Amino acid sequence: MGFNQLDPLLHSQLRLAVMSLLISVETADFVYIKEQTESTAGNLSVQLDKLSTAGYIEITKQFEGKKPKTTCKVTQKGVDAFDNYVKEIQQYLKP
Amino acid sequence: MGFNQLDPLLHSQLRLAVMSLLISVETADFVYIKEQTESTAGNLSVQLDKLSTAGYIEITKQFEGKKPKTTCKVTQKGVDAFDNYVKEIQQYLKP
DNA sequence: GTATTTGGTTTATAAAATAAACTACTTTAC
DNA sequence: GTAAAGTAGTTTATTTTATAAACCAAATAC
Repeated sequence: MGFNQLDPLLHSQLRLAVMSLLISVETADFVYIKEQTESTAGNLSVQLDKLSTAGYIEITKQFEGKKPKTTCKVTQKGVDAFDNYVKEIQQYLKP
Repeated sequence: MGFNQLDPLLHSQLRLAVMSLLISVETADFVYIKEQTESTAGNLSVQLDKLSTAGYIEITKQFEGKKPKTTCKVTQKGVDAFDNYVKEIQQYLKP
């Protein structure tokens, strides 16, 4: 047994939800992620930044007509980290 | 879909490890838990207190000969909370 | 005796998460 | 046209958590 270290970047409710969502939909914009995760804009902005800094997601900012549009996409590194996190936490869940 | 709230008391690496361990072994003392979870005594002391305050575990302090011995045992409430946590987080893991 | 180890607790510090406030526009209502 | 409200976020401040460091009391080793 022995509990291995859970990736602290993923062991956060909102960031995990974002990753889970992005893995299932490939790309999603800020507003959609905010709705699906029921988060506040401020919190989401901060957490997306962290995921982006870690290289787990890629953020693109463009203008859709006259409105800004922030689109997020999970990277291969993000997918790998997520897969690994799932394996790690499974150890905790079924002892 | 929709991500439901993860019990914040369990969504903590050390507290989750403690609960996972206690569920598998029924009762365990401080030193054993500390070894198995590879935690520091200070951190463990604090987290056991939180689990106890929440009613997820029961802590008994006796003397074993001349040394103090802190024994922990999971409660039914703790088992239920853990089961619920597992269900909740599974939603995040397989999207 | 004093130095170290055991079994912890308490307090202080660092890191996270969350909330509140703010920016920079755009749209709608008057 | 301009004031009010809405959209799409970011930045800063506050609260909560986690972790580390310091401490305490008793026992054992030297």
